[in-house]
Parts: sequence; C-alpha cells; structure tokens
Amino acid sequence: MGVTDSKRVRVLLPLPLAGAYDYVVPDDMPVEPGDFVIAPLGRTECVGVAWDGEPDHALAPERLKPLSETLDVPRMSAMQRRFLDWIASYYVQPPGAVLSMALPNAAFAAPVARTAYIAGAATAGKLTPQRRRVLAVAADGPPRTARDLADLAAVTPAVVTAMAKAGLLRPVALPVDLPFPLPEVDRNGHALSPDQRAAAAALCARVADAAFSVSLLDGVTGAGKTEVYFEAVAEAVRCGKQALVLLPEIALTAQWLDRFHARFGVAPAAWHSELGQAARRRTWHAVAGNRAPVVVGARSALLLPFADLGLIVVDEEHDQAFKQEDGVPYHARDMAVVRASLGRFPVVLSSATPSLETLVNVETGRYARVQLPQRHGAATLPEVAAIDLRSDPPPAGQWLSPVLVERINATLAAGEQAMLFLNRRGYAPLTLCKACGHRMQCPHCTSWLVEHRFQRRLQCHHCGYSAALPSECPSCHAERSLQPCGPGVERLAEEAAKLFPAARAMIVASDTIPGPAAAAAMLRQIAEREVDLVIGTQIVAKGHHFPMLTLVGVVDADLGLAGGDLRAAERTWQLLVQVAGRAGRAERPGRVLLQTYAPDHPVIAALLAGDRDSFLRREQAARRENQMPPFGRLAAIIVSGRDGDLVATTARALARAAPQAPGVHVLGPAPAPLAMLRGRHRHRLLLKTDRSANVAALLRAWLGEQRVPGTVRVHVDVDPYSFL
DNA sequence: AGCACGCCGACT
DNA sequence: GTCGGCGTGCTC
Repeated sequence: MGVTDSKRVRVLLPLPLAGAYDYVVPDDMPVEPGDFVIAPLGRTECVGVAWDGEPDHALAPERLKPLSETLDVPRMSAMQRRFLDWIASYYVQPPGAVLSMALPNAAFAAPVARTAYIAGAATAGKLTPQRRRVLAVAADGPPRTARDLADLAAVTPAVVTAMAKAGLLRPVALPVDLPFPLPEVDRNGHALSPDQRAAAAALCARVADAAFSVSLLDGVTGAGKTEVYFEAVAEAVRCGKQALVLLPEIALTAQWLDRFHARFGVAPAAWHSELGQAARRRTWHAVAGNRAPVVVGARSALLLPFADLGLIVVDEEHDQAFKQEDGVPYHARDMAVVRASLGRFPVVLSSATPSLETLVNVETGRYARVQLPQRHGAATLPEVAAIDLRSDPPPAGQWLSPVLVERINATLAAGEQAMLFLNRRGYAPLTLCKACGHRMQCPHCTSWLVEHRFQRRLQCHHCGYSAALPSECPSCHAERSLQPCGPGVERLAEEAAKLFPAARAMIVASDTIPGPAAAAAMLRQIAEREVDLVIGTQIVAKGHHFPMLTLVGVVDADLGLAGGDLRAAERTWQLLVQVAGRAGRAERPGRVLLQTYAPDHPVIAALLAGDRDSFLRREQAARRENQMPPFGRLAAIIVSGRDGDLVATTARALARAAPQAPGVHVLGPAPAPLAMLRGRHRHRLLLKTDRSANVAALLRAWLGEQRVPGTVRVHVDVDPYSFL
C-alpha cells in the first residue's frame, strides 16, 4: 500500500444491498467496527455501521467516497454485529436488510426539544380566572407542557403561551431521553404458590449461572407463568443485567403492564409498532446506553442494541406472530435462542401449549423443562365438551346450535359472562350472486372479498383492497341478488342480538381495535363486567384474564383444520386450548363447548379428553414419518411478478437447476395457493432436506447462480410457517 | 430506502 | 406537441 492510499473501512448500510460498502476514512476521524457513521450514498447520506471484514482493495480509489462523520452513540457490540450477520446468513437475506430492522429511523432523528413551564417570577397586576387556574396548577408539581397545563386548568393552550410571554410562567427545557427507572426487585409481589416458588427458583438459578441455557416454562393456562418468569427478570436485574420479554401481540398488553407494575413498582421500557418517534428514540438509546433494565416488546425488540443483555423470556413461545412474514422472514423465538447462545445467557420459553419444535428439544435434553401443573389459587381448568353439528345443527341460516344457545342463556341468567369464538373477521367470508353464481373476488389477489357490514364495504384481507358493496351483481347485473355466505364475527353478533336481546355484546377483532388505548379500554370493559357476551377472533385467545367469564363457545372448531398446512392440527389445537383457557380463571368453574362436524378428529378428541401428551406424540410421529420439521428442514422459494408466463418460466428454470444431493428434495414449482397477490403472479418451490443439511448454504449455491429477469422477484423463506 | 432514468396517456 | 405516471436500476 502506497503513502497515497487512504484508509478504507467497510460500512454496512441499512438497505437491501448485496453486502457492505467500502468508504474512505478521513484522517481526523478514527473509525472502528461498530461505530455508527454517516455515509454519503448517491446524492443523499445515510446512517450506517462500520462493519467487520476486509475492504475490497480491487475497487478503484476514485469510486470510494469519504465518510461524513461518526455519531456520538455507543458502539454496536461485536456480539450484536455477529448476531445480525448470523440472522442474514441463516435466512439467506442481505445483511443490510437485517441491519435496517435494528436501526429505526427514529433512533437518529433529531430529538424534539420539548418545553415545559413552571410558575414564573413576574406578578402581573390583573389575573383573569383562567390565568389564576393555570398558576394554581403550575404552583406545585413538576414542570408541565403547555398542553398538559392547559388541560389540567381547563383553558386553551393559547392562555398558557400568552402567560409565558408575559413572564407569568417560566419555560424550562424538558430533558430528552430520560433513563428508565430501576425495577424494585425486592418489592413484595403477590404471593406465589409453592409450585410457582419452585419454578421461579429453578429459573433464577439459571439466571445466576449466567451461562447459555434454554428452559421451557410449561404450565396450563391460568397457572401464573407470568409471575414466575417475573422472578427470573428480577434476578437478572439483581445481577446488573438487562432483561428482555418478548410478547406476540403488543397491542393488547395493558393487563401485562399492570401486572409488571404490581410486581416491580415501575413501568418497563416498551418496544412495539405503535410507539411514537420520541418514545422510539428514547428506548433505543436507553437500551444501547444500558439505561433500560427491562424491555418488553414485540419480536423486533430482539434486534435492539442491548448493552448487557442477561435474559430473554419468550412468552407464548408457540405463537406464530413471532415469525415475521414480510421483509426479512425470521422467527424471533428461534433467534432469541441464537442471541442467548452468542451472549452466553439463559432463555425462558413460556407457554401452556408449547410448540412441537420446543417439546422435541425438551425430549432430547437440549432444553430444560420447568413445570406448573395446576391453575393458580382456587381456579380449575374448564370442562370441555363437543356439540356434534351432525346431530344438533343450527337452524338454516344460523350458526349457533340450540344446545349452545341454551348454555349461553343459562350463563347469562346466572349473571356470568360468555364468549363466542370465531376466527373470521367481518360479516361473511364470501358473497355470491344467487342469480348467476358470480363470486365477489379481489381484483388483485386470488381471494374472496369479505363483507364488512358496519362499513358497508367488501374487503380483501390479503392486500387491503376495499370497495363499496354493489347494489347489483357486477357480472349479470341482477338487482339485490348478492348473498353473503358463511359467518364472520359481525354476522354472529347479528344472530346473537336476535337470540339474546338483553345481553350487552361486544365484537373484539383486530379491525375493531384502532389502537392500544382502545384495546385496553375494551379489555377493561370486559373485565369489569360491562359486557355480557364477547364475540371475538383469535385476538381474544391471547393471555387475557376475564374473571367473570365462565362459558366459551367455539363456533367452528374445524375451521383451522382444512388446508393441508403441516402445522394445521398443532395450530388449531394451540388456539383452541388458549381460547378454552379464558374460561373459569377465577373461583367460578368454566365450561367450553366446541361446535364440530368431526368430534372424532384427533385434535377435537384431544381437546375433549384434555390429553395433550397423546395428541402431541401422534403429531410428532407423523412429522417424523414425513421428515417434516423439526425432523427435517424446509425452505420456501416464492417466485413472483406481474407477467404470469415469465414467472412460471423462471420458476421452472430454478427447479431445473435445483441442488441434487442425498437427503435434499425440491418440490414444485406449483402455483401458490394465493396464486395472485397484489397483482403479482406467484409460484412456489419447496426445498426439503434432512435435519443435518445446511439449508442456507444449499440455497446460496443454488439461487446465487441463477439469472432472474428484472421484473421477477425470488423470495426465500427459511423455516416457513405460512404456505400461502 | 431515496432518487434518477425511461417509455406511454391527458392536457396547455 | 409536452407533463408526468410508476416501473426499473443504482447507490462504495
């Protein structure tokens, strides 16, 4: 290297580029791997991270640009860099795409200076009643923003700003990026049962070991698993480590936060999609600067730049929401285990219905099991019974069997709550013309449009397309011939309103919940008995505690079983156990009724018998037999584009170049079940290998060679959960 | 992700 | 005749 050569550094940019880019390091700007830098890119600039590895000296010097500056942010640890590289490599994704999930734009946005006011020195002669009220509010208490002051004093913000101008109020800058308070680990939480104490002790011992381990916290719904893993969190905090709790659905966690507050006296740092820019910035920097002892979040919280992480808890570990389907497809539960292994600390996986993957790892001794065999306190598990729809069908055009209607009436008469569960949003999943048979279909997708009667619209649940409900058939133009087919929760609510006119019903579905505040309000209304009948989709299955709920009616227990998805039985079983678990969580015993046409189906039979083990053994045997996960490995390759013929040709060309090795099979191509999505034709290939194969290496060798037309996209999904 | 370049419909 | 639609390709 000559004296004229400048120093080069590799910089990973948060973009889906093939790899890191090389930059010139200015002489007066020391840069080390992990440093956050601003790099010129095209005619703009972007935040990146100085990465590991050798710059490409074959690249002509005149093609390199100098870095603009380094940012005053704690360096990204070598561990975090290895972790992001690991994810990119395992899932066969561009490393920059993985980095982009760890670098939210908000983290580097300029902090918004917020001004607060306290009582000022000036004592103007004449005070209006409004101004007097503002001064009274400002007199004691912390500095407050103009808006808060105005709200508390019941005046408009204009009054406050005018007072500040007159010197009656003094502005003070609010500190940005406050640290999060330390949880009070030794505060008395609510009393643990002997079983809970034993389980907590086992988990705490793992935390104190400060070595890699995975423990399954396995306990029935309502056993008090949350309070048990809180003790592991407390232990991590005692050891001076950060703890992360991953939850599948952050939208509905007001109850979880209440429980956390009851145990620790403070709120944890939260990380989820509803967070505003300021909160996002604060949490990201607090996590990086070791000023956030406990973080609770959705799957993307796993990618936060923890300074000193010592424990991850994955609550409801079986939940498929941990698998990200769009962008970089990754499974947060699996990557939590990887993160813990790299960082040499324990993971706790918690569930009443553990995934088959996790149970197999327990059986082979890779994971430890900590059990909570009983419900907490006086609560008992609900009694589960089937309603055979072949012998007890609902009247034509209705969906509730007379047997279920009778039980709901009895429950309501006893002053208790009931829940109807149907995993279908909207009014009806299909609308057809009774004159010509035309079915209302999405113009961009291979899917039916779902009627949403409250909005008087038809909606595509795959692409978001929405159109007003037409008054005539678009095909034969017959008037008033369009007929809804099948039930959704809205239609169920209509039926319930006729059958139980006195009952206060509430629909709980993802599209009836505008945000976390509304979710919290709905849950509070249910918990406080302002609702008699809850009609919900899967969103009600998740972890909520409704003390007065004693009856759960599953309207269509067979719904998830069709379709031939490898996890259909497992998923249906998990969902229905979780729904059933909402019943009888306090003193009053619960009852669950499953409406089914197939009471002898293994899933239904297992639910009726409460026999988890024999169901899972059977399921496990079937997977082993077919070399399906976790006994074999899968990767899906989705080829998509606007030109259907070109997509098909490309998919066939990929299949012809498929790797040939013992234990490696490529299935397809075949049109995907969702053959068209957002106007793009889709073909699928499936790579299926035995357990020992290196799927990522096979995929890189195979797909790296292929030339694909620019208009065609090839999407790789390692360990797929969705087969659409 | 931005931001430019590049070919086909409704306007001054 | 252009203005501009977004589809496609590039950024060290």
